[in-house]
Amino acid sequence: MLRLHDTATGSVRPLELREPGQVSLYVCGPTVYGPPHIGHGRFTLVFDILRRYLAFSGLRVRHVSNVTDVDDKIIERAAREGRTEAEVAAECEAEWWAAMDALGALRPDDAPHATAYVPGMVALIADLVARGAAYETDDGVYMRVDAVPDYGLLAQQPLSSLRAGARVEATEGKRSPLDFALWKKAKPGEPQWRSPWGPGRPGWHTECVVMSLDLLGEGFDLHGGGQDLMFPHHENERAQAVAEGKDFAHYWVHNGMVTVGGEKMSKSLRNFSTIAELLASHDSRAYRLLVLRAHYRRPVEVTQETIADAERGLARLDGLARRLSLPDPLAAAPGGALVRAQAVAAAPSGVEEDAVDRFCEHMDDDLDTPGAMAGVFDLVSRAHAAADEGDEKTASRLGTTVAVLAGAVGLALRKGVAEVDEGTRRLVDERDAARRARDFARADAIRDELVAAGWVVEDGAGGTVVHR
RNA sequence: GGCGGCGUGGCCGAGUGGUUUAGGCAGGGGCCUGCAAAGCCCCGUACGGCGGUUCGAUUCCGCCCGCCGCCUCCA
Repeated sequence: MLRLHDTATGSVRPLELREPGQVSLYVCGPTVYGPPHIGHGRFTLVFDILRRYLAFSGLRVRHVSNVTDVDDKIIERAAREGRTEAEVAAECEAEWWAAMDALGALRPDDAPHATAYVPGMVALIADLVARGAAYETDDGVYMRVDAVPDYGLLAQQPLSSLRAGARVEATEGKRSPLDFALWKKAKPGEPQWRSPWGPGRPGWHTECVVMSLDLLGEGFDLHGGGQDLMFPHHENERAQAVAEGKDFAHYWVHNGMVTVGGEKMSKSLRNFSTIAELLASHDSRAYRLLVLRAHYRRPVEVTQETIADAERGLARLDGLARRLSLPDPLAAAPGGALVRAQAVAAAPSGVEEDAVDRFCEHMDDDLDTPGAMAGVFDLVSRAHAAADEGDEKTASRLGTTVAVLAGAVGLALRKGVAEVDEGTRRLVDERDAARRARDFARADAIRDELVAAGWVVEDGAGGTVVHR
């Protein structure tokens, strides 16, 4: 049974589902106004890993993640570039999915757009006004934060303390600095929808309430996002639901930030901050492994060094797959996610069930992926050792277990021997011939040539193997 | 100022009231190899500081120091 940290209670507790066997997961998605950065990549990977592990455990998962396509930043960029908001949003959204696909993240089952939910948001806001939990001002409609008795639950501090720390003054008409905009009245040229308060657009915090309840229903299981969304975004979502008397998310899951040089990554930093930049020079699986090697609630340091370290780990995994010609369970998995029972049944060599159990014990403990992966790397050593001793059966079983467990968290192993071109093939054959003839000068010259062309040259019992 | 989190061997990163104290990377030694590469074997007694509880604390409590995050848009 999975135990997860829940921000609302500040504790790790067993995951009790609304419906047995079925998990409903809502993850706050991107505001589409710019290229996705590695912080977006991390939260996507964290929740992809969570989702895959839930599926691996035999649960059915319904994963919803929104796209915020109306927002101040989109409006600003559209104005700056002389384009429409819809153009900017569409372009950035395409970029978003391309990056997430490249990271190997499964697409959500639903990806609702804020602009498609405006009437529902207007209805919610009108109801909040009718209940006295929201009020109209000159520039919009605001939520009364003190209408929610336990406001501050996710921020883990009481309203009075939040109010004391507020860094923003109350604007004209706002009754408390913490009151937040549900509806923004349109300024000339801005995108707008009709409402009882005149033309305007919804505030950011309302869409997730309406969309999550519409698609997943009351009392859905998990609501996730980055730790920087805990307050005020998630707090404010919850405030609206509570004021409406709705049963909202049962667990709040928040991932830690990406840091560079010990500080939260920001767009002003140079270090390959976008996913496209990262993937231009690194295997996307290395980033997944890097994310896996940190606990999801802790910060993860992303630098050339930590990425390179992850790449070396990946090479170790791939090296085993190459040596043992391991199957790729992910390629065969329906829907792209592995299910334990199926993966085990599909393995001709069998799997080391004890190792799978240990892996699951770590994962069940609030997604202890570093601990789980340590076990996987231990299996790699054991598989090699068995192969060294000529115990092919054991090597194969252990290796298959590695492939299954890596696959469980979305990591596909690559054998990397597939596309060796004709010319390279000929050089390799020539080198084998030279070695047989003990013409080592010739053999070494060919090896230098191959290495210069970017190949890794390994002489095995069956002759030379090259890979990249 | 308020709230939250963190500080483990060169680096990343689990874990535990005491005995044999994960795993990876890097490093050293050995085996294998024509030489390499890959792989295997061996090697590191670490837990921010000061007190306290205890027969015994890295692990529990308190204080202190340091770092980070949130309190504004942010994954």
